[in-house]
Amino acid sequence: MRIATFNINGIKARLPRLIEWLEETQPDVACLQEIKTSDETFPEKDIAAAGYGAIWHGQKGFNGVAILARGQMPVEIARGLEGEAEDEHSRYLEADVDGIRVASIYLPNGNPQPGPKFDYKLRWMHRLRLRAAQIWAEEVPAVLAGDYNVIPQDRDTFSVKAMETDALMQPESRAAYRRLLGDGWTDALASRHPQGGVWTYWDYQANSWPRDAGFRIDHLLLSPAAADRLKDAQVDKDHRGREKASDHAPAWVELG
DNA sequence: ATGTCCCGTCGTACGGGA
Repeated sequence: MRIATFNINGIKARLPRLIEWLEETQPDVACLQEIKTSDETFPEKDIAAAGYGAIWHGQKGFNGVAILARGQMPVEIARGLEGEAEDEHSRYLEADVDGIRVASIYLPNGNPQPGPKFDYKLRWMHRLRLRAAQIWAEEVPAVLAGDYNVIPQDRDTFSVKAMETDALMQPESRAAYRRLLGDGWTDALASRHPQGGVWTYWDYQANSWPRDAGFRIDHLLLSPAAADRLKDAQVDKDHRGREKASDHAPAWVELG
């Protein structure tokens, strides 16, 4: 069973690329982020025609997450994180597919830092950790997949210096991510590629893609029952190089 | 400091967000 995460940076602008990726790689589950569309304009029919059931948590213009399942409908478990009633960003969606708990996560970017956006990022990470603990207590195989907007370690960026003041790499961001790992969650890409140098994001600016100036911010965290089944974890890097590509590449895990 | 792309709009250029 292959579970993928893909920040598509606008599902309407990216629809041909998304359908192409689904048809070429046939993931069993696809967690999408930054769909940037309201619920009413989500392209449900196009995705169904590609063979996928879908649930989504949209928002006009910004953010927005979805979960797609090949040949079936994801069973929705949760929508949004608890703990901050005034938070109206659509950044979290959780479902069951074939006995696996799956979350699609779009963690706040947090720039510029310091500032209110960075504070919101850290609060959101705390709320995510609380939800992760609840899932953990259910002892289900679980995959928390998405754009975490955190560069976990120095080996996860083309340049520490270029990113040193960025919210993605601040000690507080890294510590919050590390706490999740400390709770027992397995970073699938890191576990399969411990040497680092695996990127999931290349900025549109500064000629980043041609010079491979990327970093790793899209992560799949596995509960113990899922980690026991981990066969492979990779990035569909070639999809970043196509016409009208997202600035992220899809990342995925294969579970046995 | 800049670059580039997507979104929505008192729209056909611009600001917000990344």
